[in-house]
Amino acid sequence: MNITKTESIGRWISLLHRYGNVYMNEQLKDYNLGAGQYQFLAVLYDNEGLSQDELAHILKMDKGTAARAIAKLEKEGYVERKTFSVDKRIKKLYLTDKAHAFKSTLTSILSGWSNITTKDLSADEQAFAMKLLNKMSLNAEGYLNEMK
Amino acid sequence: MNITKTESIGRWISLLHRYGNVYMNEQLKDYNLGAGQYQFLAVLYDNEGLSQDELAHILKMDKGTAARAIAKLEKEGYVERKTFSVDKRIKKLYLTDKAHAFKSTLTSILSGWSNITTKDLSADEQAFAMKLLNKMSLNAEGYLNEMK
DNA sequence: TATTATTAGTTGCGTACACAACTAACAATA
DNA sequence: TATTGTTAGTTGTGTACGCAACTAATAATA
Repeated sequence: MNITKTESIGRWISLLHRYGNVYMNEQLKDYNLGAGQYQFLAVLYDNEGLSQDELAHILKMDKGTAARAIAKLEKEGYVERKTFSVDKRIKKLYLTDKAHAFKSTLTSILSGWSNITTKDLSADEQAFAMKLLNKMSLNAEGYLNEMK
Repeated sequence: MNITKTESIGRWISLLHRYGNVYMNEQLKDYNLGAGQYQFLAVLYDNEGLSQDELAHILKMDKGTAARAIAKLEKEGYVERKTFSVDKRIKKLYLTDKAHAFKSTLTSILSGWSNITTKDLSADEQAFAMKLLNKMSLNAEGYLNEMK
């Protein structure tokens, strides 16, 4: 029995993730950002005012990872953390002008990678790939959430 | 324009990779292995006698990463490195009895994750997902190789 | 209202990786 | 054959994570 067969999906996921990070690091270098930050920024573009915990939850990332990613985004001037008197634990996240100005750049970078990886897929295949990956993610989430 | 749309494939890839690692770490814990080693072992099951460089090349991993992963596999008694007099730089990799005995376990662990993530996909959908991910990986590879 | 959870965020630690600089061994060319 | 590449493997460094322990702040309950 050939073990590689069973492993192949995982292998491709791993490769796409690692190569995607290499690409993003390269593309984001000039903006003082890395592969570890852009996802948080991307979510904020569509949902300004989220807390760190909400952000981490949306991305299914550890809150420690979120804390450090956002600290970096703040340090580089992309986000601001604001505490309101309602609940002083919560730090709501807001985008700076620099971040707003950067949005179209990030969008092109992201669609650049998307175009590279799906370049020979038809529109139907792309849509189907998205559907399948979405399902697989939900299955993975569901399984690990049950574990806790 | 919604940036999340452009980013969604990458986000799912990232999630599947991270959650896959969590799963593998959990499953491999009792065998003193982690998510960083099993891929190398899996390739060796089908190709005993490869060099580190060949292994790294097959997995599209950095040779430094390969060196450390294999060092760990050796330390835990899964592989042996043998140098032959033909070319003293090359260390050919061989599986130990412990590794052979572990093969079926690793196979179940891997198919376990595969079953979890694709649990509600039909056989056709699974085959199609594999085809698409394979294509995307090749595209990613092709792009990054051109860059050098 | 005093005590006992729960929650948001921070930080230390360990692992997985890429990149780059290095060494030793081998190959190619002058 | 002396010199000048390559190549296989190692190791240092930095980043991206998850996990767990911790601190405030808030909520729930006795």
